[in-house]
Amino acid sequence: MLSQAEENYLKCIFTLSEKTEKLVNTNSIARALDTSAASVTDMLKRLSKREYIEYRPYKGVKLSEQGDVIARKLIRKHRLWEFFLCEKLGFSWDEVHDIAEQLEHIQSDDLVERLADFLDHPKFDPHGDPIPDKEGRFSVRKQIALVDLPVGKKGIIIGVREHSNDFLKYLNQHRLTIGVTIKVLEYFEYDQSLKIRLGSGTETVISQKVANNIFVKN
Amino acid sequence: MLSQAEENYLKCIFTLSEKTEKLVNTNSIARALDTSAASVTDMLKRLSKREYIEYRPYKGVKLSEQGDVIARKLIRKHRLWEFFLCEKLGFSWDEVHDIAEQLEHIQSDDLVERLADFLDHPKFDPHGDPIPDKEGRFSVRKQIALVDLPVGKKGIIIGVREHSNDFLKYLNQHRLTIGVTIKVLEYFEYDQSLKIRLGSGTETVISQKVANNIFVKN
DNA sequence: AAATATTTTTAAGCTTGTCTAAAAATATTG
DNA sequence: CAATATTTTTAGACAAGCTTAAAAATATTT
Repeated sequence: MLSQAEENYLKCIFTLSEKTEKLVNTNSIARALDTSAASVTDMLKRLSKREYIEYRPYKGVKLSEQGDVIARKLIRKHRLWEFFLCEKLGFSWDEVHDIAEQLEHIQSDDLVERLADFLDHPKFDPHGDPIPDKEGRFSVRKQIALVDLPVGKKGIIIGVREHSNDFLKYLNQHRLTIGVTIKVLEYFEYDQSLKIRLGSGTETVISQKVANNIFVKN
Repeated sequence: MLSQAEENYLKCIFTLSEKTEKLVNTNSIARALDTSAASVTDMLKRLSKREYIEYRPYKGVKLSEQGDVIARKLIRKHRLWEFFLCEKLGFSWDEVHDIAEQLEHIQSDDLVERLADFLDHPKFDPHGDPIPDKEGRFSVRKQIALVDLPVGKKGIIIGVREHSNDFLKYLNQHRLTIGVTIKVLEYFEYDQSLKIRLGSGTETVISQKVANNIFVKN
């Protein structure tokens, strides 16, 4: 059995290696988990001895097959709970992360599957991130950043790239939530900002930064 | 913030002092938490320093006002989650304890209240134990042990005295679950066993031990 | 009330997970 | 390619929570 700390390391390594494809280095883990590099090295040695990871000192680390399975389960649990919190308990998407971070450590395979049943096996969480199925497989779907949607075209918000609280709150305030239709009205060369119209008819201007962090489908 | 271990101690002291009314002693805590008396003393000193309990060495311990509030919250959370697991996810009452034991440590006041809302503020958990309200107050109701129900009388199962896995499984197997109507048909002086008829029409004989651990209302 | 038994506490030590400071390895740059 | 900078690891220390063994306090018996 893994401790919560150990589970957090595995999940962290999974998400970091998703982005880079290469070995994950000590410092990036330390940064992500807000801890010291020394603590990370310590933990990597322990996880390596128990064969959850493949660790090469000074080089970096990646998950073993065993570790990968565990990480995917954790992500499955996290995102299922997020879905539950939003859909059933009425939380907004910027409130659920910290609670799901705790709930993902609850140990019971039966619970996860019953929860998934209860929720009708959702494929995506409230942020539009895919929920791995029982076997750890992620759904994929065509999505483009809003910033790449041509002027005049319409799209529907289906996810976000950033998950920071500040960004999610910003989106909430501007009613830029999952499922909302957006039409790009104008592109301002000067600062790369976009004028958009929402399904509700509201028009706003959003910065390039924001547009880059929103995923839409046509 | 309290650790899970600290929370477990407070809950344990609460339930033990419920029964005895007097100071709770070290050994009984050790027995209940399946740990050593030395560990308990250790923890009592720490909890005392932080004023969650009133601890008199060699004499015993009781919860402070602060500790009492926390213990009641934990019990509230535990029983709400048990209710959720049975009512919404379809677990049977003998499967939920261990999972609820984990879920009770999730930290979020908002979550508890939303969960209670979602479940329609149940007053009793799947074992018939009262769920404290937001202010920590327990509902009380008239209940008698099945063993005290006179021959010829009917009662409805509303709770259990024992919570062991074995007992709950026994009850499940005999369809002796919450809400079931029971009529006492015969009392056998010899071994104090009871012949009963369930609402479904089934007739069985149950031991005195079992009858003593089932609560009914008339 | 003295002897014995039980309960509780203290002492010393272990693991987990963290920290800081220093040393070692690797990368970058002039 | 040697000097410098960065990254990583090692070393030593600490708190929490547990263990066992021994000492101290309290309870029970005779």
